[in-house]
Amino acid sequence: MTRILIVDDDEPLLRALRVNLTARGYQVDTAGTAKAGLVAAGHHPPDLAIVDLGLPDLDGIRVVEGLRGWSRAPIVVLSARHSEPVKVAALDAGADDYVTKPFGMDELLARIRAALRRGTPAVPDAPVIRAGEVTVDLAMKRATGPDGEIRLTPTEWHLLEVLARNPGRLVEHRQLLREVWGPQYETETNYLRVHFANLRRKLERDPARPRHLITQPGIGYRLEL
Amino acid sequence: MTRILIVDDDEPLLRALRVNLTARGYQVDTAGTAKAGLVAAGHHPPDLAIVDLGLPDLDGIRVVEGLRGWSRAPIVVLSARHSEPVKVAALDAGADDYVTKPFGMDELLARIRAALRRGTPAVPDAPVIRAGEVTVDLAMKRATGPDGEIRLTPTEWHLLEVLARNPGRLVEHRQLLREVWGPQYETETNYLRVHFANLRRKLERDPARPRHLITQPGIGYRLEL
DNA sequence: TGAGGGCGTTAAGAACGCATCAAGATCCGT
DNA sequence: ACGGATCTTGATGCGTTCTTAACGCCCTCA
Repeated sequence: MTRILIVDDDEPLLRALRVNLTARGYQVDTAGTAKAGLVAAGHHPPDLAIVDLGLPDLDGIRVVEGLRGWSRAPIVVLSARHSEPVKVAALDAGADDYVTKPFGMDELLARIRAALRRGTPAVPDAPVIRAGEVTVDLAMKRATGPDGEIRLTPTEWHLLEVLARNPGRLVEHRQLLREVWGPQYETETNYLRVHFANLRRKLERDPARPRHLITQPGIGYRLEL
Repeated sequence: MTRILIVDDDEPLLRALRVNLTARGYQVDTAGTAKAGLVAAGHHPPDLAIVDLGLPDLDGIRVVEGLRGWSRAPIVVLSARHSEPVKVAALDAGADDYVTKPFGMDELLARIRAALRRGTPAVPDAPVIRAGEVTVDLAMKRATGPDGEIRLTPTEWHLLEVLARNPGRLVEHRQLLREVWGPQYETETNYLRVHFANLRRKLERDPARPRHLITQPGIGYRLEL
């Protein structure tokens, strides 16, 4: 689910945004001050941030800068001021859009859609992932191991697919379970152990000492390239 | 050189834009009608397009759609109309930004910079925090110390992650404990001491004299960049 | 100078996570 | 309905990680 963080101290607006965004399927976090916003972002990294420039404690531009220090999520700035230097400063600090109050909800939603649309690179990645002697062809739904093409069961393929879509990246237990089995199975880490054992037997040269299907104990698994 | 295509029939504005943009090192193409704009774009694919909605022959949204059919270059829409449905339509058609006339040249230039910045995948995706010989890759969930990649336990990674999301900033004991262990552990500063000792052993060259995992006595810890 | 608090370090047992195996249960095409 | 493949579930052994407690150090303050 797409996670949106709103940093604003305007209570009525906050409520309106929350209602509209949650109704459209976004998960919404809110913060009333700049500091609380940065803490919240650290706590739950957002996929998009909406930042009001007029905050009680710090200038909203500080929030933009703080987020840009580690996150590339799009940032939409809200402000009651038309002042051009302020707009320029906010955009150059790393904001992606600047909306002047008052604005219509539909416009803001459209701008959020536009920002998220270009945020996700639409999976332009190569359809075939190579990891040493292991290859995964996402388009063809085929995989090869050290001894050529491999026959995978549906669950095994699904698992491998999720890993291949995040090449080299660590994928947490929860994400794997949610994507393959569904949200209600998020605790069944046993499934992962069993099926990863089978996967390793099929496409690792030495299943006991895996080189590509790596376990990160307590966190998740990763397809090492 | 960055190539910008302007599709607008407002002659004075066109001249002003051309002067300002060329002065800043952009290569500028112009077209006075929608059809001419699409032809010009096909001739010299732009890195960014500025499209006025009020064109003599076709609605500017047609230009946006036409460009989006084959190009992913950012598109900034200009319009004299504040009408919200029009804004929504333009953004959903694939525009990246919407600027209402009259606007200041500095603002438009800032919005162009912002659009180009995210348009170029200059950094594909690297929320990587560098702190000297220590690096933390939040997306990959990987960390490296002076001797290359490091294996971290779940708790150690969680701690390091919180610090990395607040680069250079001081993070209080309470926040760390709440984030990693939960609100009811806010007083267990012992946990912090033990796990920070382990972290330092793994990624400080001289664990006894830490250079990056800094203690702020009585307050918290900080990831020194 | 002595007491106290915060910090770093260490060590040991408890708790947890992982790999593996094997036995049902379930799903599928024939 | 049958047989094979696949998935679920439980149990075991092993290694790792977390918790907890104890000790010594340094700094501050009385």
